[in-house]
Amino acid sequence: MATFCGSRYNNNELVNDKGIVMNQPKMTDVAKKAGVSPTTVSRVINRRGYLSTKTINKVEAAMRELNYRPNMVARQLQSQRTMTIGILVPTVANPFFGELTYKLERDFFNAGFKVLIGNAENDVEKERLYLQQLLARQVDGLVIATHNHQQQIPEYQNANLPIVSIDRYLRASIPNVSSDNYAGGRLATEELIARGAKHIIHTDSVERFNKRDYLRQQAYQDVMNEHGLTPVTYKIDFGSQPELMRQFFNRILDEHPEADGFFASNDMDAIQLLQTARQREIRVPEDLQVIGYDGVPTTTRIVPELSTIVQPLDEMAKVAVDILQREINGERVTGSHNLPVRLRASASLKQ
Amino acid sequence: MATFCGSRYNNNELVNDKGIVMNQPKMTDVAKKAGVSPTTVSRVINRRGYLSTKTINKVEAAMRELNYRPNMVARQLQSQRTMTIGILVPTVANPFFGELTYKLERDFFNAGFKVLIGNAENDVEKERLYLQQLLARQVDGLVIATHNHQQQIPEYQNANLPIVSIDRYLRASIPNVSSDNYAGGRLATEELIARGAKHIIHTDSVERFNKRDYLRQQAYQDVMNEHGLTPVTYKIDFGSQPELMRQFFNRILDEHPEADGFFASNDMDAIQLLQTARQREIRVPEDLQVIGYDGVPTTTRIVPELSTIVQPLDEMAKVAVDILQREINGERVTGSHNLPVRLRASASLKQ
DNA sequence: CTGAAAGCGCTAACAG
DNA sequence: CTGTTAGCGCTTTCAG
Repeated sequence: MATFCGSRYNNNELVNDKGIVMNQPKMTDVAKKAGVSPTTVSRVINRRGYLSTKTINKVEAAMRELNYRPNMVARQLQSQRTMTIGILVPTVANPFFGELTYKLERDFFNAGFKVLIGNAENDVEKERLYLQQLLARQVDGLVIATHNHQQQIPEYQNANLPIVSIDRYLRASIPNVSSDNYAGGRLATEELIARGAKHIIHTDSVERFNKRDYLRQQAYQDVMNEHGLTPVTYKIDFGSQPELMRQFFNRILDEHPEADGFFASNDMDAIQLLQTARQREIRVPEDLQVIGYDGVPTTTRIVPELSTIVQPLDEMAKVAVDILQREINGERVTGSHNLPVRLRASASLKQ
Repeated sequence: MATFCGSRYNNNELVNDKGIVMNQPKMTDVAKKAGVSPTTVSRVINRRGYLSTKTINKVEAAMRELNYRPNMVARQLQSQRTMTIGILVPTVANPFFGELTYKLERDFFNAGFKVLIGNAENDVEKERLYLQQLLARQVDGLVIATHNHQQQIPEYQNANLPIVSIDRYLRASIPNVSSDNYAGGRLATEELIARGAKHIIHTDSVERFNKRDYLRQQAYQDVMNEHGLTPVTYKIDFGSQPELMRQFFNRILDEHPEADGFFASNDMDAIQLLQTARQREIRVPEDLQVIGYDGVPTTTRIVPELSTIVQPLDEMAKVAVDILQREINGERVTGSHNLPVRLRASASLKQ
């Protein structure tokens, strides 16, 4: 009996130890070897219909002997389902999206789906290319967590495919999963005030096409106003080049020596500020209290002293997966699904 | 003319504004609308053979009108290629693998491939499940960057598919891409010694099935011995729970008050040590110099003061993608491809 | 320059 | 309990 150990692939052919070329076995090969029809083999594989134990054994032996693996592509063409989901993120190299992707993939895997990943890199054209590919019946559904301007991507308007977006509006009929950005902004600001901060600076990355950061900023301003304090927001409108970041935060601290509180719209910015503060020998939290945003486990492990608003990534993934499955099953789902955030208070805040 | 804006999907059907049910258009629909044969439509799509401009225009108009997208699955069945690569990592939530996955996906995308991702989570059974799926002609090739024991995964032995592994031995006929772990271990230790450290501790995560860390450790021990110094290696044989880590590093520093140098086999451990040192008011680098390993950009941005051995992830991804493409094209590739590492010296080392 | 027919590997429908 | 037939949507002969 030929063994496939040490076999080599060569395009679509198998070369066994004796150098005999043989194609990848298909169902008819198994059927022939087991002395049954292809249909029977299919039935054994899918455990459908009534089958005699003898047939099952014969077929399974033949499959094992041939090292047979059903061709998923053929099955997909027949069933009109790929059991595959496409996920579009800016980049999995970013810990936030790495964590999100991990959790999405995990939950989809448990639900029987595979995951195609696309790093759109804040590049509208790349996002369009991915979409065009994925819309070609390659996937049963789509999770969109990128941050490009959807207006420039017409594919979203006539995408005939279940989609769920994360923290982003695409179009009215596409459901969205977010965490409660307004509540997060309020929580951060209120905590700083409750701990005695009066001169609180807020930084925000520019995401023109996303209400997300706007809501965090809006909440910050509302709370400041409610307390008779003056809101000061700085927009980060450059990338995240360390040198520019350093200059930026130094400028803020130069312009606001009175600052005793700081709320950054994401943890990376908050961490950058902590570094700047340390260099300037500003004591945290005594002189300056700091809250970031996101609370990704990896980041928290590296910088445990940073207080932050934690987004419920676990729940967000679960809800997104659930919504997409319902859409795939023909259910109509729309609207925004807002999940609660929580504060992780640590050493960058006073007791 | 029917427009698909606002259309809903419902299994495989399109429902247009007027509520009329219509299937996803296929090639025959386009052919009918354009008054040509399916073959001609195929030719237009693939720009194959001689075509009159008139025909091309007719067909393209029909495709646009119907919002036609070729069914990739059918095309894959026919061409026997999926143009898809499977990537298996422990988890993209880990910045190292997030970065690696990002770069692999980017390079594969540029080469015309899509990427299926699997987070095997150090779970042998999960890795096997992924493999079984991916081997079913779902992908044209596989990148394996997990760390499970390959002995427990027989699928690798008779996998009839192009594979490249990253930093891991799978079997003699499967090419491997690594960075030079031995050189990295040497470099780290030598730099510490050159800067005056005499009592250098080394920590290493337990990866029994991988020579990787063993090589780093081996190099450390060799260099120490060459310099007449006593090597001290601690194995981290628990997960990475912060509380255990804290205790662990405290214990090391308790047991070795004389320590003036520290080489951790990965940056997360090194960062944990930096935290412990700060809590114990041990000055870095004056009292204790520290070098980590990996040098992922994200980590470096968050903890710029950490010196580290930088793995050339960019190059590793490029080489892996190149090797896999060559394998896919029928070329036989084997052996270990070792890429050079470099030191990133920062504040955790003396000038 | 264009079309008809066969087939990629599988499964569903229908027959026995 | 098992087999025959047709077809998923595309591309590739081979004819014209």
